Amino acid sequence: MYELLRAHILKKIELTESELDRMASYFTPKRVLKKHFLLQEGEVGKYIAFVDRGCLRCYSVDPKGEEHVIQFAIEDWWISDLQSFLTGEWSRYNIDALEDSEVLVIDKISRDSMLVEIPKLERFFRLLLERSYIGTQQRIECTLSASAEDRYQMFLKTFPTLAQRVPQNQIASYLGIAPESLSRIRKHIADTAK
Amino acid sequence: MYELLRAHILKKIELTESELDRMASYFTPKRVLKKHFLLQEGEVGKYIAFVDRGCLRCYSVDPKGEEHVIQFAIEDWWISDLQSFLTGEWSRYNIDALEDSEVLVIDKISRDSMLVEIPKLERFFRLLLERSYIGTQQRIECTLSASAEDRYQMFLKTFPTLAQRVPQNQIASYLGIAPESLSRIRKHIADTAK
DNA sequence: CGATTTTTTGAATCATATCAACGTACGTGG
DNA sequence: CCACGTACGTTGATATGATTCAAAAAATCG
Repeated sequence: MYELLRAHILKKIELTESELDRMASYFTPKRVLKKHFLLQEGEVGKYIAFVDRGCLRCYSVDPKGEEHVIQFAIEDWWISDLQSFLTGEWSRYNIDALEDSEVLVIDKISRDSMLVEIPKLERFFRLLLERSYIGTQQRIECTLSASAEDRYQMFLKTFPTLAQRVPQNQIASYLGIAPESLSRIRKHIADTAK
Repeated sequence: MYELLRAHILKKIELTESELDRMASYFTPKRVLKKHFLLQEGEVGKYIAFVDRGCLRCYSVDPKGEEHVIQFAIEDWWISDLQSFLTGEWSRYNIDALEDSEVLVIDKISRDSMLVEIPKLERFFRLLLERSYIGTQQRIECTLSASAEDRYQMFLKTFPTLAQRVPQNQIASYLGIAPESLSRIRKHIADTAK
């Protein structure tokens, strides 16, 4: 089950077979069933997780009890509360599975050791973070400049797979739209396309 | 004028004097006067810039001609269109100076060489990006869960310096609020505090 | 100073949220 | 495999936070 991770890393950097093996040895497989948690608010985010199979989400709960989806992750993506992971602070986020999932997790101590043993991976994580940062910045630009309908259209274009796998109310939450509004938006799109 | 950059890097990683010198040699000082551009939409983002003095902003212009501030940068911060810089695509952003500024820029070829010559800097950029990524993710959470007034309050708390240096309409743009609305919000805060 | 930019204020409007009700789909245990 | 319960999606009526437009006041700049 390390195949996907190996391929994922080779997409960004070059590693020998033995380096790949040593890298993989730092990760632990973990099964997260639907509705089960990988992280709950108030805990410390012990792991960074690579999704081998399934779909997870990271979300916060505001004072009114409303959930807000910070991030989705499907196969070949990473998910974590990076802040809590790095600082050791309590997490304000929850991470749970939207589908039965299998992830590969690595804790902080292991990751630090791994980076010391295989310094080429510094480069890997740098490249990964560059992409992630660009992604979040585009999401910000999108919320600053586009209407709810336009944001939904962009979401469909950017994440066609997710749009089909994830419940509509979760997408609404991710986009910062009330689920009722997203329903109306979809109706409007369908009518317009007619 | 490389002092700030040297200290900035030493905050995250350890480097010898000679490594610091070689690092610095890859950067070029550049003066950007107020209202002058470091990058304009349609160009390729040639540089990553470290702000030594002054204040700059990165913004997009939407079809209606409205500006949306993606990022501010003051002393000890970095600013760039990372996407354009990394991919060589045309930029959709503009970067200009809100104050007379001095920055240290590095282009892609130089950065790549620098990272090969001083691999420890891989770690530096990884750490830098981790922080940046956390920052943008918090901004997203904020726009998903908080009202315009709450977002402004959080901005004041998070960036007290910026709040004083940057015109109000720029802060409004950064927060995704109309400048008139921010004016009313401020009035409301002042009234409430009375 | 005069000129331009920024901020404020008011009134009307709009996009989206909220509340409530109903329909539908799903999956879980009997 | 059906039936029931819970979660999800839709729809309508109403409410509201924030925008828009217009104009005046205040601040900043050359």
